[in-house]
Amino acid sequence: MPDLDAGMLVEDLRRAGMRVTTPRRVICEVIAASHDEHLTATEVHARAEAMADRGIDVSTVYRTIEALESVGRLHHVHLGHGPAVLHLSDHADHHHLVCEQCGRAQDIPLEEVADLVSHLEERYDFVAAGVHFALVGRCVGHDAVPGNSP
Amino acid sequence: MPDLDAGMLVEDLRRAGMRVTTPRRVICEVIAASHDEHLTATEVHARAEAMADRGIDVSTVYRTIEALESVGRLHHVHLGHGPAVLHLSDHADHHHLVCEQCGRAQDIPLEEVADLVSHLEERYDFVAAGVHFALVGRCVGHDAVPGNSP
DNA sequence: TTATTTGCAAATCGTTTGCACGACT
DNA sequence: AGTCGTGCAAACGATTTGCAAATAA
Repeated sequence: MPDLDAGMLVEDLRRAGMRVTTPRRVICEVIAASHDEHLTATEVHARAEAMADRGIDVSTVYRTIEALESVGRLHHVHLGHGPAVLHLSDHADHHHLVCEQCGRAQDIPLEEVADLVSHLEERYDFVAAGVHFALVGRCVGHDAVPGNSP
Repeated sequence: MPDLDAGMLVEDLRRAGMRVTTPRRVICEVIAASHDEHLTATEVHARAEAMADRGIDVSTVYRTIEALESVGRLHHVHLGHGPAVLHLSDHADHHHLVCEQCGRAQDIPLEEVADLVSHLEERYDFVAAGVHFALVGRCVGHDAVPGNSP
C-alpha cells in the first residue's frame, strides 16, 4: 500500500529526467509511507537508514527532498520554531495549529480556512501555497497568560 | 518619540527584577524604534552596535530579546524560511502574508482573520498567540505554478 | 557586597556545498 | 561513455551555552 505512492514519486523523478537510485528509492519509500505525519528531514534520514542496508547521508536526503519539491510532489514548511516538516502535495489537505509550548501541530481541514484564504488572495494579490499556513499558539494543556512562562 | 517606548521596555525589565544595563538600554532603544518593522536578531544587533559606542555581543541581544519576551513585551515568529523576526506586543495588530520567493512579509490587519481565529480557538481548544499567524505563498510578481521553479 | 549581565569563544542544530568517486541511462 | 547522484567532510547561518570578568542593585 505505501509502495504504490513511493512508485509514483520515483516515477515523477524519472519523468523529470532525474535518475532513480537506491537511496532515492528508499527515501521515497519513507516519505510515501509517512502519509500525513509531519516528518522532518532528520526523521526521514533516520528511517531511511533504518530501512536500507547501506548507510545514507543526510545531504542525500536533503537533495532528494529538493528533487521531489522541484517536481511538485512535496513541500516543506517551517511550523513554529524547530526544523521544517515535509508534506506530500496530495496530502496537502490541511493546515496547522502549532503549539509553541510542546511543538505539536494539530491538523485543521482545508475548508475551515478556505474562505479566509481566498478572501486574502483576492484582497492582497497573493497566491497561497497549499499547506503553508500555520497559526501558532498554545493547546489547552499549555494555556497560559503570555509572559508568565516559568 | 522612540524614546518613550524604549523607556517602557526598560521599565518592564526593572519591574520584573531584572537589571538595567547599557547594552539592554540600547537594544530596547533599537527595538522600540523599529515599531512595525520585522527586525531579526541580527539586524537588532547591527543597529545596536551602530548606536552604542561600545561593542555589543549577539548573545546579549538574544538574551535581551528573551528577557523582553519573558516580560510579555515581545514575540518572535518564524515566518517562512529565514531567521525569526521580532514584534513588539503592542504592535501585534497584524498578521502576515509571506512570499516564499522574495521572503517579504506583507501585513494584514487583525480583523481580516479575527473571525477565523476565534472560530478555530473554540473548535480546537486552542489559544492563538498574537502575531503568530502566517500564510505563505507568493506575491503576484512571483506568482508561478507550483513545481515550475527555475 | 553579591547576584546579574556581559563578552568572548566554543558548541549546537539544521541545512548547504565542494569535491572526487561511483552508479544510472 | 558521459552525466548525474553519492558519500564525506567541511562551511554555513542562526541560535545557545559555559565561564570568568565587569557591573547594577
